[in-house]
Amino acid sequence: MFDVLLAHIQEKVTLSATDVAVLKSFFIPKKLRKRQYVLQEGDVCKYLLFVEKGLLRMYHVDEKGTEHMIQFAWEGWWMADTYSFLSGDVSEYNIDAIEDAELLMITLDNFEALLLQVPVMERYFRILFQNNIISKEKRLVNTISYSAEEKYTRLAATNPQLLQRIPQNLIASYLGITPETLSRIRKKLMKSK
Amino acid sequence: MFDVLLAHIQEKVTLSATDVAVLKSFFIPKKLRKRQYVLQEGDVCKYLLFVEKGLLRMYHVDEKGTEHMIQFAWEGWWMADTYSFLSGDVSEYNIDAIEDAELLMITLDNFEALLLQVPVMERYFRILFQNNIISKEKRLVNTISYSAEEKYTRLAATNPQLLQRIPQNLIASYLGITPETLSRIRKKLMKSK
DNA sequence: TAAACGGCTTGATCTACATCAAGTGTTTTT
DNA sequence: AAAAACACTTGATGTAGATCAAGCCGTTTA
Repeated sequence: MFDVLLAHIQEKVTLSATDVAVLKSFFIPKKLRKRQYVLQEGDVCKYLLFVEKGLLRMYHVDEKGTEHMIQFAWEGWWMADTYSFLSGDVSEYNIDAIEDAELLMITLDNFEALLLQVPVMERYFRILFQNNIISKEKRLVNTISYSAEEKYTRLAATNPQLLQRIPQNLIASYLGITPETLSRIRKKLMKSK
Repeated sequence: MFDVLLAHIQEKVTLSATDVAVLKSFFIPKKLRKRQYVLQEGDVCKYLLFVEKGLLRMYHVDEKGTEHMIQFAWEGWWMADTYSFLSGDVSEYNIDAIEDAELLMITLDNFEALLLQVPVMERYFRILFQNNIISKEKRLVNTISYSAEEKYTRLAATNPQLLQRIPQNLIASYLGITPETLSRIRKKLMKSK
């Protein structure tokens, strides 16, 4: 159950046997069916989630009812509405499962206790958050600097796994374009090679 | 020279007198004229910057030569191309001064040394990066979920200081729209109230 | 095993915003 | 103090991508 999480942490910092025991004690395991929510708009994001297995998405729904994908997370990824989780304010986002999933969840209180009791976790999360900032910055630059077709080809070049595992309509939403436009772009790219 | 930085850190964590001395020893002060570069596309981002005074911008230039604002930073803000700074790869971004500025700069080696010698700084940067993630997430959601006019009114509501201090054409670029469109939006909003 | 639904495609039409261009006031440079 | 460069505006025109609509599988669901 903790295999993926412990491997992920030990790539970045060293944990003692007691660290591992303490760490395990703070997490709640949870299984999810496809389409099941972990967080719904209007609720507070009570947990920081780690995906041991499966695939989640976080998305925002605008006034017209259109979904906008914020992030995907599969094995080895963390997910939460960071703002809601840390502030305790209600979330404007939704998180649900695209594939059946197994999660490890930690509350804010336990997260803070973990950082105090296992100080190397400060370093682990600092590094994790650094990497998160880098990928968010890249995503933003792609979103504001390129055309629909360029955005797609750049995603295909840098994140091919995403295209294999995630339905096209969700990819379209992630890129900020309609499924129709993505379909046409792909058709055009198929022809040209 | 260190007033703003120390105040900023001590809002989040407690520093001893020796911590403060060590910390100061790791930073290089630098003064910048308006329009002066701190980072140019093609160079490595050698420093993590803290703005003691003045105003900087980080931006990306696409193939057509159009600038896309990634971030602004004034008194009390950190700035760097996080990816280039941490990886040592060349940067695709530019950082320069919109107003004359006074900076405190730290190299990656010194940044890492600082984290080891003053361990509470791990916590400080973890918190800082958390907040950075939150604001980047909000920015992304605004960028992909709303029309040009909505993006502008939302920015005006949440970051009015930005509109007062930063030229309109840079605001337009930050919102991912043209200066002409922003000008028309503002005209329309003026009328309607 | 029939029916309902979800994901993808293709075509016709529409529109928000970009682009191009020209003019005005203001700041910077020489 | 003149000239050049910059920031902003306004108008005319163009277009990438959205929207609307219909049809085609493949897969859940009853």
